[in-house]
Amino acid sequence: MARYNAKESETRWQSVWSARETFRAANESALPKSYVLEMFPYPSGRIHMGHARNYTMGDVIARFKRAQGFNVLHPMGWDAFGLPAENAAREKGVHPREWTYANIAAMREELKSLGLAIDWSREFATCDPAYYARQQRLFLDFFRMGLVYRAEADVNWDPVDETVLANEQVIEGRGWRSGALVERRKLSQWFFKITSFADDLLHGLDQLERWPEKVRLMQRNWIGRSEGLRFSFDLTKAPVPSIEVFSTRPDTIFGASFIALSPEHPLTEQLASKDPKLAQFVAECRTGGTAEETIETAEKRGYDTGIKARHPFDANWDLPVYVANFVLMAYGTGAIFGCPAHDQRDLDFARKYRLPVLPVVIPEGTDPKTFAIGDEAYVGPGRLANSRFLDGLDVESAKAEVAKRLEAAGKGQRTVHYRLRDWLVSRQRYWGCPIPVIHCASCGIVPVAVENLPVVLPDDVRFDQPGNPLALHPTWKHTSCPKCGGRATRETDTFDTFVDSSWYFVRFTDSHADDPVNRAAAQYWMPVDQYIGGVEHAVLHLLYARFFTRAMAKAGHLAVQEPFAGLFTQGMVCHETYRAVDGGDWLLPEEVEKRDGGAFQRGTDIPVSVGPSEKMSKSRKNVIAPETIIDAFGADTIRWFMLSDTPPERDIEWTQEGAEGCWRFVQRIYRLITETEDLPPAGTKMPEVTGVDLELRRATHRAIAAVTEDLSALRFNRAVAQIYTLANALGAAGAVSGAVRREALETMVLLIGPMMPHLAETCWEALGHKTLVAMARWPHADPRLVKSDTITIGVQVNGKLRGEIQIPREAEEEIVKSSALALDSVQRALEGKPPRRVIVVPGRIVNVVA
RNA sequence: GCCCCCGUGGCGGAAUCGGUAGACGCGGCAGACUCAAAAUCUGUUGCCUUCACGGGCGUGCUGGUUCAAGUCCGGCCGGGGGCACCA
Repeated sequence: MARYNAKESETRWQSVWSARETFRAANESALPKSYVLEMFPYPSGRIHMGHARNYTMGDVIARFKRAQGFNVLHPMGWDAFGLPAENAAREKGVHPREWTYANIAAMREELKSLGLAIDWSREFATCDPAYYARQQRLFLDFFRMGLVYRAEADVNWDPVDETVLANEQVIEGRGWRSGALVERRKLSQWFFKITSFADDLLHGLDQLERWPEKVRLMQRNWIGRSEGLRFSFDLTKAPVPSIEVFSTRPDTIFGASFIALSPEHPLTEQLASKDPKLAQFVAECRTGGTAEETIETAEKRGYDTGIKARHPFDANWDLPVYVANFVLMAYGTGAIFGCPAHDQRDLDFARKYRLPVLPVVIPEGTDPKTFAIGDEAYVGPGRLANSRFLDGLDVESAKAEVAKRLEAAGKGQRTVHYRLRDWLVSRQRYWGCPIPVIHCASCGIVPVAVENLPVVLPDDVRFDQPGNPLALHPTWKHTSCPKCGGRATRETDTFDTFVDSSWYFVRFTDSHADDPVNRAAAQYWMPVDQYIGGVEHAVLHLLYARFFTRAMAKAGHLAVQEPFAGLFTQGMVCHETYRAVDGGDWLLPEEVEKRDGGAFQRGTDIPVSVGPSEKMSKSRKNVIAPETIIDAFGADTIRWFMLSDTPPERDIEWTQEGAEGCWRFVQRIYRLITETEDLPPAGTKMPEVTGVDLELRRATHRAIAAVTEDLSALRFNRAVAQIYTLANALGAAGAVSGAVRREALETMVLLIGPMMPHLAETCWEALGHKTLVAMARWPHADPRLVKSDTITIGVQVNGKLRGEIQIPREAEEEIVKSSALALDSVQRALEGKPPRRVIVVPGRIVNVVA
């Protein structure tokens, strides 16, 4: 019996697709378009199982869409700037450029061996000068539009990677790449004004119906819109006349018992310059920084400045002004009024410094006289009390009343605040896109002239000393000012690599265009119809890309506001972990052998302790290289595994047994096709059929309908199950006519086409076709064959299943009722009593109520 | 602490609208083929009970709505994720 030779078949079809440019996408077509994209990879050198899963899913969609008659764009490129290249340069002495392009070459071959339906003619790497030159052009546009600025700010400094980070890149106080505790530093840095789109980015989420709700929620929380009132307190014994605060609870103004300033507040700094004790307090607050332990202990501390603030509604009511460690300069105005009864932090603070705690919002149905605050602030709804003109109002009305009065008095203004901060984009690293500006002593910051772009990275840099290699380069930064012609220096910071990935999907629409964007091509392809990637980018890449798209639209490059109409976030690939003994060294899966219900080190009797399934990682050694699976079983097996069993959004566990099962199915399909004798030639007309023929035809068309529906909804695991069901039906079918068997087999091949494309081509050829499955149209389900004429429905007595009946699909209710009641099991359950009621749900169930 | 999601056989999971729970796969068991093994094929596989027919139980726990609940509602328990002094 001939076995399917995956290796030979896969190499062969890959070269056929390549030679015929099967997957090359045209930028104009009479067909409807579909842009399918997976998040492009960082060229680490090797593809891992996560890549295999991600790109398989995208490939299935791309091939499915193509079969359904869409003009499909499915490109690939490389997110190629970034620190690993510099680290490799330091460790191995290889230039980041060489290292990166060698990795790209290796990974390209591995990706190609997966048989992806990609238009490789559009490939580029973000470190290609041709790409980053256009990015610099976009920067100049943004600069002109006022979307870029340079400012001194408290920023996150990663001491290991020796660069600053954006807020989104600090996870639990640590750098997203290095894992190092982030320090706060005051530095002059470049920012993109993402906050000017805050409201738009927030509201745009409502329209993204094909995004996971989870991601939209994470972005909503990250943008963090809150409505409140900004108003001022007059000060006495102070160097400034008043202090402005922001509050979302102005209704609690009569419960105020103190004012608190951030340690970084300008007034604090002014006071500290004359008050050494305060200066020391501020210094103590600063040392804590964002370090983990400080946040966890989170003790509220304050310093009484001696200044008094006058209550805005009572000239005789003075509040103490503190500097407090829990007030953030970066949010609101950097100053608050504290209302201990209705804010937990304020309450902790007030208890410590023995400040009054006066409840002013009383829960409905509670007596204001007996309502007291213990250790917990009351933050729920209720009616105002102890609040003069606000007494009796609900919280919302009271907020409005306070706002109205303070606005009328010219002391306050309703405002909206966002948690979102501007995107810090400068990095003190070499291997990134140079920021195209020049610093001139007399003209200040001057953008590089368009005709002088690109600002190209120098090749001759040294990595044998700490710091930014660009800044340390002896000559590169020296240039002349475009404005005055005098001596000037180049900016030595480069862009955050998230800038590179914020518009690559637009560049794919015409990756050879002279302008950053070929408007016509972008107009045709954008937005991406289906984007696929990891959920870890929910508030990083996916937020930045939404901002960039808006900024590019504003600059006239694009007509769309949202880059990704559909988003899918796939789960991770996991594997069991192995250790030599409990707590011992980690072992690679290939070092472990399973037999007799136990696990042992390969070739020995030394037992291995098996740990839980975790995300594949080098540190746990629980990795399987896709390459080894492709070598052993072929790409179709790994693809089939990635689509089977586990829903795509969940984590999938890689198992050897599962992979072998997939391989067996590949062989089974091949046998089903090649061991069938006496098939009529392709294109034979289907006769009218009955009996077993009709049953197989029904199974075939039910499979078409089900797989079509499941693939459309990205339910790959269910589509896989439907194909198994069809294979089972084919295997079980007895003496069916040749035409019927051919239809079933051809359908099977077309249905697996997007998932196991090489096997499909081989089978298609074996069935006598001269065409490619990759070019074939998706099969059409005949609705008359999808639904059968007779159906089986359950019969319940008092909600308990007692039997089932077979009835014509369109049977009259009375007939259904009587055949249900005629069942022995029903009569037994009724114990001779007449039924009180019989509920017939057509096509579903009969329930007899006794 | 706040917000969100998820709990179904030995395992991954299916059940789209409240209507026959466990499709499909993995694993297990039994058999066929074989000198034997691999491969392949067939049957079987939620739990308890029964010689059998059958009966009982069953979707984390608990209460409710309904003719009918894995699905809807309330309370709890467990797991995962996001944010974390955001005023």
